[in-house]
Amino acid sequence: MPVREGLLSLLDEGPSHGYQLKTDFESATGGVWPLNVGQVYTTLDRLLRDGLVRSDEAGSGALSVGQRLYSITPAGSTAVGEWWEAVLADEPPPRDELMMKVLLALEQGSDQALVVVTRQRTALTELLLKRRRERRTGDDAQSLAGRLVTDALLMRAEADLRWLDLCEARLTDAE
Amino acid sequence: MPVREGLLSLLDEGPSHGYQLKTDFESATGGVWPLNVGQVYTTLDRLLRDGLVRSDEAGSGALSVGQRLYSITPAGSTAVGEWWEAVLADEPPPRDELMMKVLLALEQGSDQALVVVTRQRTALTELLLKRRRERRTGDDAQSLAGRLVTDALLMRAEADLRWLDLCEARLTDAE
DNA sequence: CACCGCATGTAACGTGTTACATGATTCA
DNA sequence: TGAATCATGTAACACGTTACATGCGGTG
Repeated sequence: MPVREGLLSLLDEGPSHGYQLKTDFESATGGVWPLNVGQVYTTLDRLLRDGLVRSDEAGSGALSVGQRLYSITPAGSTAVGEWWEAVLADEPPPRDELMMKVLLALEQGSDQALVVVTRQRTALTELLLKRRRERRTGDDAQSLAGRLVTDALLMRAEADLRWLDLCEARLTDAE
Repeated sequence: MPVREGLLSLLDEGPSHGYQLKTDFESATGGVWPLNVGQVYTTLDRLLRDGLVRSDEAGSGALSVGQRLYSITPAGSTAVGEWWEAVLADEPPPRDELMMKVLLALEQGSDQALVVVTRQRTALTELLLKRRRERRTGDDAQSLAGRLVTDALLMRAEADLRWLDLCEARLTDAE
């Protein structure tokens, strides 16, 4: 879902063409989420199909041959507006791989769960250190977006780590 | 990805049939992730196709007519083992909708970003309170899995909230 | 009997993802 | 000239998701 809405929101700032959208998307997300160009075009096709985007043929103006300019339609603008306003659904919480792994391991016995928890925690601890280093070093050079992304990943990693600790406590209690 | 691996890991405990797998999957995850039965069968088909699972026709034994028994193959067991050992990839971090929304809003101006951040935080705060209540009330009745899920969702929500606070601070600083 | 839970599956669709093919422009 | 980047697109596939159709069995 995010790619679709992402492109739409970028087009809401003004018309653009496919390749530019790829670049914009990546820079907007601080470069952490590379986006295959092909996907931009397939997604644009779907947006065209749904009437949220309009495509102007090249020809007059500053466009080179073979260039297409995509613009958002009123329906598209509405959709973006609704997306901004929508709050994230809590009801079926997003399926998370870490959670699933631990829960399914638990299904096979608390010893297996403990093994998995321990292994994941080791990896996560390293990752956390790495990210903290990254934050300290590259702070000034990064864009605001880049800094926010770093923060988010850090918060997430810390939360996961805290959860794994809790898991271990509960698992050892249960034994 | 999780559904596939989930069913496979359940089958690693012993043969089962489709409907049972649905039930097991849901109980293993504390009931927060409902799973459409149809998806179990489509996923099982894909596992069959990949040779990770074998399907025994009904007939002899305790099976009623129309029942199929699915068992894991050696290749399947290997795959599950590798899944347990694998640590989560950090390199392209999972695309997160909350993050994307804020980052794309930022692309449209820090005022728009602030609006989005505020709205999401309001909703998240309510959600957090709701989850804390849930945890306090239903603690004894819940299974270990259920408790772990509650914990995880709570840690996540807290992390997101912390991040939103950070966002607001950075955004107001930047103005 | 009618309904509900168990049980199996198919068809269709949506998004994300990759690999591949093609050509224009720019610059060393 | 040759390589890199800009630019467009197609084909194929993976997974998740839903809606739908079918039938058996037990219980009120």
